[in-house]
Amino acid sequence: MRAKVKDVANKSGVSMATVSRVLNGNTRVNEKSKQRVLAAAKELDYLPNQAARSLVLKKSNILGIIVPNLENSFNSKLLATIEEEADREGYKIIICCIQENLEKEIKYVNLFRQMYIDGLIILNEKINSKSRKVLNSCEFPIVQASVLIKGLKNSISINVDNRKASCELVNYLIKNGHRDIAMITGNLVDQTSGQFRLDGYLQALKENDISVNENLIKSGNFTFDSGYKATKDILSKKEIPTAIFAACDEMAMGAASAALDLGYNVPNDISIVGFDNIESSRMYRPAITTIGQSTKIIGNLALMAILQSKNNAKTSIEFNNRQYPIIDNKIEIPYIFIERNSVKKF
Amino acid sequence: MRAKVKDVANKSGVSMATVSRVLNGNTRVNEKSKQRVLAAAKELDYLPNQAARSLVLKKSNILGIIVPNLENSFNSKLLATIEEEADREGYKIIICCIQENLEKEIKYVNLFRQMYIDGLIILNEKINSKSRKVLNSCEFPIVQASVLIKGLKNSISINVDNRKASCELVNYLIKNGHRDIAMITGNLVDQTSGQFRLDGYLQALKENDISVNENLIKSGNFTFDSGYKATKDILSKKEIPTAIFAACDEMAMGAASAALDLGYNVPNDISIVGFDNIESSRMYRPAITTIGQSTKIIGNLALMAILQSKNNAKTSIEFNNRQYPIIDNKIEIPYIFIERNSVKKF
DNA sequence: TTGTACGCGTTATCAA
DNA sequence: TTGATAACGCGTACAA
Repeated sequence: MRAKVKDVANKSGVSMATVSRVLNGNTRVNEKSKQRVLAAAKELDYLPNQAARSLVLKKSNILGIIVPNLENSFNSKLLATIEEEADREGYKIIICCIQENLEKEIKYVNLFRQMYIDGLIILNEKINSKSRKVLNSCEFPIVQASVLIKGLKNSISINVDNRKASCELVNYLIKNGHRDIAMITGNLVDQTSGQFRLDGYLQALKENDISVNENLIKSGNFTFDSGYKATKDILSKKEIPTAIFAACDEMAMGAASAALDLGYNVPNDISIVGFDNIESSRMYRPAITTIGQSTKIIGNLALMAILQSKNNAKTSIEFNNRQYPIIDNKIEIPYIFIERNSVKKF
Repeated sequence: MRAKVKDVANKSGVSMATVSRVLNGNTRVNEKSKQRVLAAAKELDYLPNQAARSLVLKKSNILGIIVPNLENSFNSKLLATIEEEADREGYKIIICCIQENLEKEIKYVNLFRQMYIDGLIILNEKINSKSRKVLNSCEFPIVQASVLIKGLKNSISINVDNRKASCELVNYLIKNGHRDIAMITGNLVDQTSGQFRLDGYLQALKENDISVNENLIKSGNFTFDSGYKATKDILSKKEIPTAIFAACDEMAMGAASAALDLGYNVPNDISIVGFDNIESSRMYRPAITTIGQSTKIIGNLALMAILQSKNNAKTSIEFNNRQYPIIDNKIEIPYIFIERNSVKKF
């Protein structure tokens, strides 16, 4: 049986109230009793009961995280960063993976609501009316990390400008002499990584008077596998593009592998660019040209946003001596273009 | 303010006890009151308070998971499977990623202890005296999924025979004419994926009267990056091996990329084998020959082990009409050898 | 079949 | 500076 406050009180010869005061250190207490309590607590291996604690405090020092899946290594990296930041601020994080299943999201968000978590960070972009309702009835602040869900209450979104970044990437291809450029999009119900990246692609074509060829646009689901399949599809048609823009690095590597299997050289026959700058995009051969977003910044801002959400009416958040304004419940963060070896220059 | 049992009771005109009875459905209650309670609960969007609930029940229907990092995709796959199995059994899972940091493990295990979780699944193999003490003082059952920590109380371990599997893999290389075989080990403090796989390698050499060349044994940390570096190291020496056995697929792919960068053809100049059969080992070029372990079986047995741990003295666990005996607190599961295109046959 | 009242372990209030 | 005690929200003996 685990020791309770009462046991510590008995052992140290003071009241439960004093024990609580010592352990939570808010008010002043006699140094002697303090030492006795501390000693007793240690000896009894006392551990506060989280359930009882949050029942009265309505606070848990726990942050909940909803992640759509664990296959995507950008998400993994982001989770790691968030954990670090949270740890530094004295918060623990709990990760719930919903396997792209909104029913599970609802289940876990309700679990979080029952647990008195202090904030929620969501990396999942899909939503339906039911999950929206549950999210909107949360009593804690919600941060959308690298995703955008419109019309969510009590919530802000942190993102790079995915349209602009994608446009820049495709413009880079065009500048290097490519005109027949295919795209493997993500799931278009995902705004930022799906629709916006497609938007950027279309805009770049438009800016350069290149007409859109629907046959060159395929959709995947952000996995290596889907990039592979989409590329086999693209390369089995008559019109072979000279370049492929995949909406994430996993799909870009899948695309490259498919091209290789079909006997194409990358980048000499087919150039490929990705998005996210995941670890292995650097290590793949050829190394993938891509867009990087700083998980450090996202993670830190996400945490700051939650911590500062009590003092509402915040109009900006500071990180590393830089101010990030909050406009329309959104924070825009910078991205970087990373040139590597997966694009041929004509 | 969220609705409480009392609110539901008031609205439906019965007592709190009756509401509780309806919502937990253990004892019989008048059908009419039942309907009224259900309607009221729904209308008020009633959600039980987890903290209060587990405070009295000393049970949460939550399973805790400790994972060393989220970079390794075998772990990701395993997590996904565990989630599925848990969901089917009515359990929610909470994942805590400790970033290879035992202090964090202690912190999270203590959090779990405070939360009345019903069981813990650990995917982390490292341990020290402090974390061992905390794990040993847990009041819930612990399952070691695909890891082995010796002398842990109240705990069983589920594993393939890593020694045997590694030995088989290296024997396959030898049978195909390789004799100068390098190995990139994992971190050797990890028993199963570190030491045991090295043991298997050494045993295979011994069985075939091949003397051990220490220069051909490098250690990595299960990442693509470390496999890459180790291989550059190996291939910069005088004695170039014809094959490399990497202790996991990530490192195998890192090894292959390094070899390619140095101008070697894989598998014609250098053959490479991995371990774990992660998704991308199939999609990499060349596709990696490897050992597969079924996350399905591991996840399911882990769950069964926790659920059945109350009725102790269990000597075996059933899954898919097959009995898995528990011997010395260990369950051995089968592995499969997966031949692909990363090995040259002389 | 139903309701009253107590206990779960903790913190906060109020007197002392 | 301390101690008794009332919450927090729920489940369940026990009594009715």
